[in-house]
Amino acid sequence: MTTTQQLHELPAQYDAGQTERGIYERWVEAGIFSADEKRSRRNGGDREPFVIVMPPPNVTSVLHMGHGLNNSVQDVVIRWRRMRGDEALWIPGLDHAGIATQNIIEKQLAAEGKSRDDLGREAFVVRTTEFVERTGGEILQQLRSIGASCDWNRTAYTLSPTLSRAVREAFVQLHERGLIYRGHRVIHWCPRCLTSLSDEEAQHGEEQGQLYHIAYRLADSRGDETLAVATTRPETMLGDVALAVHPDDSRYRHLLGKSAILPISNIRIPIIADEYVDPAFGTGVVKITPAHDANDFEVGTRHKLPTPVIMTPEGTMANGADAEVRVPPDLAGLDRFEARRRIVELLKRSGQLVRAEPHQHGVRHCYRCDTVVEPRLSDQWFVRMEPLAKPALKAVRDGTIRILPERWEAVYVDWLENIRDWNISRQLWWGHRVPVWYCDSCGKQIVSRTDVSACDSCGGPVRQDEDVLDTWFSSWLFPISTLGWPDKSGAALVAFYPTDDLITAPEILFFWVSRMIMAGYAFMDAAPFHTVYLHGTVRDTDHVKMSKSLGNGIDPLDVVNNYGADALRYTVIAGMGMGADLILDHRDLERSFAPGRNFATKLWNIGRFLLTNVGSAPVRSVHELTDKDLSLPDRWILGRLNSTIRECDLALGPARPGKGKWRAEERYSGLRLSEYAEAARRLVWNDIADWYLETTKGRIAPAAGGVDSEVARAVLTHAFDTALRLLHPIMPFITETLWQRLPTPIAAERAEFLAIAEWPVAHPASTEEERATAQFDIVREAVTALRQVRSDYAIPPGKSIDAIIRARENESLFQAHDQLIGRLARASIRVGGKAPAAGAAHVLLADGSEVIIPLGGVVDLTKECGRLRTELEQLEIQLHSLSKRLRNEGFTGRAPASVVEAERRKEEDWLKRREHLTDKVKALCGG
RNA sequence: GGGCGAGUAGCUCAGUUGGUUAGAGCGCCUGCCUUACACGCAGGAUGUCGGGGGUUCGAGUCCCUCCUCGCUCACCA
Repeated sequence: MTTTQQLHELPAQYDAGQTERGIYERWVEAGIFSADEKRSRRNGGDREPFVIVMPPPNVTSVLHMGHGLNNSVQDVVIRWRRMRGDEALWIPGLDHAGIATQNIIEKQLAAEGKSRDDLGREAFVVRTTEFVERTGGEILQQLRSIGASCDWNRTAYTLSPTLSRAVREAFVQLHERGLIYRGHRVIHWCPRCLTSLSDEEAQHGEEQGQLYHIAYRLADSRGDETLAVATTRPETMLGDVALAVHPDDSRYRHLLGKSAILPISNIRIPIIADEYVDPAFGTGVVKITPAHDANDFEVGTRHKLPTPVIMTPEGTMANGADAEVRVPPDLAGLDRFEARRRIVELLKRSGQLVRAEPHQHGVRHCYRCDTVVEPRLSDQWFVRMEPLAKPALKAVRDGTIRILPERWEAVYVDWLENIRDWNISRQLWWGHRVPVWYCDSCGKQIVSRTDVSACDSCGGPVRQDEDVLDTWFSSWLFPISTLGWPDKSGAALVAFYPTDDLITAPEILFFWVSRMIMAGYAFMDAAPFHTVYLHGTVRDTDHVKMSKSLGNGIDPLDVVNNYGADALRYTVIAGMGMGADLILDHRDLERSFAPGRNFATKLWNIGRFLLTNVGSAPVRSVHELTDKDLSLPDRWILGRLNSTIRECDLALGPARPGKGKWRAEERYSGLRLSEYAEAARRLVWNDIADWYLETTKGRIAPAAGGVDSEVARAVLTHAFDTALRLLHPIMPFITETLWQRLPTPIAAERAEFLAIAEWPVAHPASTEEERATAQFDIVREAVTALRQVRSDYAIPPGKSIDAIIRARENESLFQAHDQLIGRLARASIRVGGKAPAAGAAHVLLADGSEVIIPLGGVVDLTKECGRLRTELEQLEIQLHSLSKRLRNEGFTGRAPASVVEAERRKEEDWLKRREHLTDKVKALCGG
């Protein structure tokens, strides 16, 4: 392959789309994303497994920036471990997303003027399945386009037959262990989705409402004695079965055992005493509505009160099966909020509304449709959580599992300590059907792993429970079900469980993460992962969470198309402070993503320079080069590579706990992705491109030739090779493209792809390296000073600063220049030396070598070592006599104190100066 | 109401265990198409580190307090 052909492959203008195209397929075809069970050490192989299970995106719609961020982070980690030689496995997946998906299909149907009942359950499921196949396929395609290196052979879907088997197994096992039960109680109900919700799915909100004080007439009382009750939800009063006061409340003790008349319904209800009532709040009298309030239900149970239902599932007023007629005809059928207004009106008219005051109170909303949730009495399936929570709590407490950032551990612990039973049944059609069958003849209830067609006791016909399971009841099994559970001895589960990192957003810490940990212990007796990394949320410039419905979202595919997947990834990774939110401007993609694109362009152009100037013939290996061969810039950049590798390792690792559990000192380190990205960026841009590459220009030019030219080619190639490796996890496409074309040494063992090439290894920093760094820093300082003079005096690029100074064309320039150089090293550096190429800085070093950097003046350090040494010698002499004088009591005794003090200060200054000069001589003159 | 987090350059954010002159990217100003790159190069300006108090030789960093924003949990009707 000739140079021109290669250049032909690297057009002057970097085009992300064209560059990225095709690479992904080559990776997949080569099978490098596929993990092999046999290679896992746990299965007799020779590699450490490293496994990440993807938080499965909902199949409801295509990906948004949150997914872009989440999957970029996961891919960075998994690619890093793959390069480190682990058997890296990233399991991709999709979540059927029960309520969310059903809502979408229902909306589609509504647009067609139909309801789900018009279709019937079976047709509805068929239609939803078709929808899911479309969106699911699209999502997986999107993941590929951002470069996600998943093992696609293991793509999981929560509603697939294999995962459904795991769901049933889990349900049956927990039932057998007495951890799943049928409960009759007040749960959160969404009147729009027409299903029950778990506590987590009913989200808190604050609302400004009214606290209504209502007068209940006392029964059997002469006159119009009343009892005032405060409520925020007057519509529920029709379901009141009692009034409650605190047993110690002396104001009401005389009323205990008596009755009140429920307004509107005109029903007698008892006045009871219960500790639950807070005498200090409102009037100290609480209306008890057991069917429509969780607390009231408990009170009602304690007092064996009836539980009349006065609302339909849709949230309209209606008499339940209760014998008493509570909802009058003119209220029946009204929506709950309309009913509230009407009831308040009725009470006002009858004079029973004492007053209404503004009141801020908590209102729960459906997490899927934001409808105000209605507490509702019903029969649901529950998981008893306390026994499951115990090991999950212990795991975080004893360091088996760590959560990053650290502060979430307290949140996690708090939730588990106050865990409540989990309502897992949903009155939906889309999901895993509850694996319970009922026999209508003998009433038997059968919980079964396999479908049941007839009653096993009486042989009678059976019907399956109509409900489906909470979506999270399938996703909480993800780390085990995707690896083949319940087949505990299967190769995948043995090789890859437990997994390593779980990377997700804090929003689903309770929904998903905590429950996965519980499931891990419940079904595998081991934590599912050792690290939980909770990253920030993607927000817009007003710090509002990005969402499609708010119209402030960014489509990751737009970014990929306009800026490239690498730019997208770089942007989110570089912006990923530990646990910090990522702020992006949805109205100005340029502002958010240009830096990533620009960085990719920078890499591209370094690549072009390298291919043009180093050529395509393999360079010498840097390992063959001796110290004698290396110039100062070479030694410097090799040192920089080494320290950057160390920085990256330090920011990323450790990847796993040293001895099974996290030790305190390592527990909260690692996964500092923005630091890793910044270290790699600095190396490429500030070190390689800005300095090292410039120093090679004169050396590898066609005219140069010789050994030094070869050395420069070898070191530059090696430096860029290393940088590409370090950057590959963040920007896989462009680094792979460039790396494939590098003229790496012929002897070098070279992987087929950068994606599986070895991660660079740092060696301990040597004093040699530190010296090179110190020396080169001085060179840089000198060049910068010269540039500053050029800039301050507007010296045109083509003109040599040296010539101007010699000609004394500009006296003030001469002075300024002199001052600057002076500031660098007093008189130790002077302008001069051999005639420079126009616009280049020649820094002549003590050993006779020179560093040439474009855009500067001329600094000759060669002769300055002598001057430096002379100055140092003179200083030593002066210092010697000064110190002697200060130690002479004749002087200190007779001279005024102020003079002695001044001399002391002078000595201090000179000591510092000596130190400074000594360092400089060491750095410049080699000892 | 409880808990947690944040407030550092115009914007988005870094600032490890308190230690020379507080950093980066973007933006801004000046000059440059210097044969890898104008998606670039060189140079430059910009901070009462939210307010107040304290500890210390020394505080962006530790303590107290107040203010302003978030997030999260909560059965006070």
